[in-house]
Amino acid sequence: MRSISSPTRLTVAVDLAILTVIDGAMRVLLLRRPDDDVPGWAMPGGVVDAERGLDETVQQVLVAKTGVRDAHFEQLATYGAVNRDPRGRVISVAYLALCPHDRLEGAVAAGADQMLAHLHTTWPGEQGGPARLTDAAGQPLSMAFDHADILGDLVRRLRGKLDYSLIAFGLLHRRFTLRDVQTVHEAILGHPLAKPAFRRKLLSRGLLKATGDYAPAGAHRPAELYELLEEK
Amino acid sequence: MRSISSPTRLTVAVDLAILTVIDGAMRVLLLRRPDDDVPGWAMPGGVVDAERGLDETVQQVLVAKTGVRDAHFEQLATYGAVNRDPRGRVISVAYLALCPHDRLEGAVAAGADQMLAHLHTTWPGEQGGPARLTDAAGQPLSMAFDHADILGDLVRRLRGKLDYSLIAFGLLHRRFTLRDVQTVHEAILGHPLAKPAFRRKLLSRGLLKATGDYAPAGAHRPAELYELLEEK
DNA sequence: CCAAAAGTGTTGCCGTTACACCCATGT
DNA sequence: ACATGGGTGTAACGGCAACACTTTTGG
Repeated sequence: MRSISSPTRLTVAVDLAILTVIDGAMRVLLLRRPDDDVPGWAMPGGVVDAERGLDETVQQVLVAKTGVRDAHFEQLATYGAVNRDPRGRVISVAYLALCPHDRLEGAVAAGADQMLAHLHTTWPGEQGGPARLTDAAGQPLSMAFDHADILGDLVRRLRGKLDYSLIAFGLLHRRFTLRDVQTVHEAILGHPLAKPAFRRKLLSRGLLKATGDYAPAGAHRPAELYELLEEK
Repeated sequence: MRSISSPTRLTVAVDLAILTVIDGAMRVLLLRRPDDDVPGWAMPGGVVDAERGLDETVQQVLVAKTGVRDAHFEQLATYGAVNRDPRGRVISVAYLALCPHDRLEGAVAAGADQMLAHLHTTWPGEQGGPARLTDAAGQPLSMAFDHADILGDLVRRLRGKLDYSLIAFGLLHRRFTLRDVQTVHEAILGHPLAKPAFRRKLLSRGLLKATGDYAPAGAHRPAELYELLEEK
């Protein structure tokens, strides 16, 4: 029964997987806890207080940790195992937040206490298992709590939603080339895609609008810039 | 920040959408609160205490409300709007539990305080909006909290996972006919499916094993019984 | 003229759909 | 015999993958 008279009360936190794609690889913002109370790297998070909704708390953490205001985010799942936090019982609602890489690189500096870690997945498709995190040099990072498992779930969710939702576009700017979209898809799926097929499937979804402008290119033909056409 | 020293603590509950399919229609177990503190019908739920994990709490509620021990369940999403419960702040982790209809009909009796309500969805596919709940006579039920919204999300999730997961089989017995599976799919999707196509797609997934036994039938050819072949 | 990446056309395969048909059973 | 629902065959359609090809730029 849900008796409010003498309820058990628990600490509820949100944990954010702030994700981006840099040079065709997934990256996620990790922090090392300032007062080394729990060893290892962890996703940024914050406790949910009585006056704030979940989304509001997420927004607040996002701005505090990255300065980014308008990132797209969505809920992933909630983790409530009794011993997931060695310091005490914490129910954690995990969120995914997406951001183009330069927005993040401007706001967070890699250092001893924070970094944009590389997020690898050994398994293909939507199989199980935790994610593997490494630093810029490719050295494995030891993760606090169950955060490696959460990040594994995250990648599976991303892969599943990739081609029927708009998540991929959360990792891009307002205007982008078709190649940019393909790079993001390949980074998330972990394998290369055929260019003509990808192109046609993407355009056939009827989501994009050609702008007529072209991205400045190097020694090759410039690519046309597209936008999401927003239908309300 | 996640300070454990003086944390805000909140009431955390699990709410269960205990779902079944009866006569080709989705049904969900709803309760009317005994001490009419909140008007309307609600999903069964329970407060999460300090010693129990989320899944454990779900299992406990499930057995308490239905007597069913081995139902398949999975997490849906977490709802934490500040005013979703008029009595105070409650974070609610919604779960989906699946059960063959006769297991439920045996354990719960329709009455003034509990019923297997009809779950309708006006919208097709995976569009938005709350679910519509009615009683056996087709009269709309007024729902407590945000439970109509949660049940809307539930149906969308079910529809999305229907043909790449095993959820449909949670609504069936160990042995079933192909027609049974089709009925479940049609109930969830809300529209009829072509028999030959459904049959072939289902068998081509390579999940089923023909038993060689046949279901007792009426005035027509008996249908073969199939089982899930469990691959570990 | 060459390299590099954008972008298109063509072909063949394969899964799905629609429709017609056969099979087994009770009345 | 026939009504009823289980189960199968077949041909047309449409989407997708592979591959070869053309286009546009900088050097």
